[in-house]
Amino acid sequence: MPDSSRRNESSRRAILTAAFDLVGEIGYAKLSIEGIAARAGVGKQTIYRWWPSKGAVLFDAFLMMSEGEAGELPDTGDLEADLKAVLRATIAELRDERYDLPMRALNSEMMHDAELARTYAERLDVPMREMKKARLRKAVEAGQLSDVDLDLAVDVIWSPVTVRWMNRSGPLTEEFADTVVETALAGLRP
Amino acid sequence: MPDSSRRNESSRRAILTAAFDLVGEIGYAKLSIEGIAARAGVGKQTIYRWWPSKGAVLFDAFLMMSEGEAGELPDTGDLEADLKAVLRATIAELRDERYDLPMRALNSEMMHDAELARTYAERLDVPMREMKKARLRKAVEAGQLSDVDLDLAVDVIWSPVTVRWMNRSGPLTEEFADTVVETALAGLRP
Amino acid sequence: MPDSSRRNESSRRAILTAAFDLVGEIGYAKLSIEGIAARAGVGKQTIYRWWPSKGAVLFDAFLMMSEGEAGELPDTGDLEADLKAVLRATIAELRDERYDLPMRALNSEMMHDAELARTYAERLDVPMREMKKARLRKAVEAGQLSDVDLDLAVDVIWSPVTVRWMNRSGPLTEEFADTVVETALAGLRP
Amino acid sequence: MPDSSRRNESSRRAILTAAFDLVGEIGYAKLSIEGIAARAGVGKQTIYRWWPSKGAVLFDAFLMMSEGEAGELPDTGDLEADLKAVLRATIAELRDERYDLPMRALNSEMMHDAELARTYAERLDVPMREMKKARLRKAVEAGQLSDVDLDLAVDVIWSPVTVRWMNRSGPLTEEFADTVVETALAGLRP
DNA sequence: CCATAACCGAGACGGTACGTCATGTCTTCCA
DNA sequence: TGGAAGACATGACGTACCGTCTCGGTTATGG
Repeated sequence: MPDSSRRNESSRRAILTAAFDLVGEIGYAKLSIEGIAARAGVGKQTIYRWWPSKGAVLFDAFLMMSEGEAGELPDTGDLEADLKAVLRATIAELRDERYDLPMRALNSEMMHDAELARTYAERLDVPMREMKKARLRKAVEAGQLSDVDLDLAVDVIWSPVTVRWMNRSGPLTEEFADTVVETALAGLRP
Repeated sequence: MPDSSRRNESSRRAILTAAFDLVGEIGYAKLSIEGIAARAGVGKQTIYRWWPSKGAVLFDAFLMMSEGEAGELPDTGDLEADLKAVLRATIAELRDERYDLPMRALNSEMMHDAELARTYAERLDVPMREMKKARLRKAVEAGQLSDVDLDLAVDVIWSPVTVRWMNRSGPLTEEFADTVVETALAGLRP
Repeated sequence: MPDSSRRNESSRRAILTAAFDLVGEIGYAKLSIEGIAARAGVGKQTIYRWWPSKGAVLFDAFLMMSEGEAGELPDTGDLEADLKAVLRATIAELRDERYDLPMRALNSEMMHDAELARTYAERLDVPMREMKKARLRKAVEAGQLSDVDLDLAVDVIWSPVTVRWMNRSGPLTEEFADTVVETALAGLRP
Repeated sequence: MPDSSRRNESSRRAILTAAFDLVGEIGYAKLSIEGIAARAGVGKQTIYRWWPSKGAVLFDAFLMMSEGEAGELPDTGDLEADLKAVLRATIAELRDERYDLPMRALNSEMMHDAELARTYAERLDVPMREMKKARLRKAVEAGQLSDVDLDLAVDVIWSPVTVRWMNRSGPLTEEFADTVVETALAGLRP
């Protein structure tokens, strides 16, 4: 097993940057370890030494890119407005090619790689979800939300956007974001 | 371009069956055109002649397998109970390895292949969605549902399960199905 | 197993020519299958499909180059003069870089590859040896040579040159050729 | 350049022993510097510091193994018998796998590495050849041998065995040794 | 009698080549 | 002519070594 204290940090960064950029440029299907190594000016073995799979490289690339990204969700006191703002921002990001392609690549890979999915959940999904739950918890305390399971609440609010993005099953508009929030909060019953 | 009237139907079926079975056995990553051809006892060219991509083969395999599957959703008059039954059935299917792996393969492929996603939407998603909307429309007519956009309603009810399946972000239990239906119908507000 | 009736003859020739030329240019140590394939404008698999080893390619390259080369050794009636002429010609060839390097490569490979050595013996050495023996046989019939085992006679006459070439254990001059022939014929005893 | 006074003798011996043993076990083709270093429990750099090439290591391994081996060839007064005994011993050694493989490796390497061949000639071949010439010289003095160039005599006597070993062009039997000696001494002419 | 310079083990690094596998195209031969 | 068979050029796979390099640690003088 490799001795990580001897690891060359600049190679690591070059690999992750190359991977992220290449996925955006040529797409996941054409992404190859050889391509990443060549672009990063690195031997293939240096990739194989430190990552078990292409997906793992991509995941670390994501981690690096989103490093120190978020802190917490906005809280203006108006829950509905805050959620709409966040969902609109998410949609804007998903419509940006620079994020869309790499995210599709990562999600696609997670689809068959359970281990990668687990790591993703732990390192990226859980922190994000905690932020979301924190905002909802404040709403519960303020009496603006019923005392449901917060994980479920997060699922109900964010899933429709995720699915529409993944499957391209409809247009990803800001109106969609707004209506989803309204419906999730109010429910479908009259 | 090939003349489909001369097409050998038994080769077509052998290819689709082989593709579906192989995805279940060895997973999508290791699935190859050569493997499908060998398993189907068919020349590679016969695959390349009739399908533009591996994803397209997989998709047709799906179509064949789900041929004449559904008609309509149950309607006992109790909307909540009916939706719970349907979602529980969906979950049961998603937990069955024989469906899980091929579905993951197809969804993963759709993630980067917009054309495939379009075809999927048209041939599989829209019909399914129409069934769901038909059931909801009856509920609206019965005054059990407010007069929201039915596509949105379908999204809100079915997306949480889809996302949890795709990302393995939590356990896919029947309780989850039930709670999602209850919450979607009632809303999050107190 | 490959079907040799479908074999592409022009690829075969390109590979053998490339192998022979490359060995002369860059030497055996730096000769690689990839290099041969690239130079020949051929896929690596096409080499691996038809030859079991680098040595086998080299050997076939030799066969092609020396195709239809010899018929028989000169016979002027003067055995000693004829043998000297043949050995001098051999030495001239061995001093020519274009033959020296590839021959060294082949001989070196034969050194550890018994199978290759067997093939070489059968296809190149035996025919050559038969030519030599034919000339010696005529000398025996003419009473110019004692009735020894002809294989042994060939060994005694040709080996000293071979060893000196292989091991560079001394200068490969025409004088050497002459003296070897004289000594072999006359013997070492006074 | 390295200071040989500080050289670690035990590492040197471990490397040479490992090299010699490995060549016997896995053959020259699969012999690697990494393998030698690992087997010897030594860093790769320690090999690169002291030897310019794999062949040089192998050569030193030979030197170490054959250290203090010979003194002189037997002299019973009967030249023919003595030469037969020596050649039979040589053949026995060449048929011993423990010597055959490493020797083939070394000879093969010398074939393309002129520098190595020069060193070999100087350090191993010349001493051996001197021993042989010394014995022949005594025979000349005793009037048992004509006054030919002794190097030539050595070539004529020993080369046939060497070539037959290298090229596997025939069986390496004791009869062969005997007949070669008889023929070389007596000559081919009736 | 320590300081300092070397050797040493270990092993990461940028590379090259390996031998295998799959791609998508093309050709041959059969029904 | 559609289809089974499979050779072909291409290119990525993951592995093995190459020869260089840097890292601590350990001798082993020489000031």
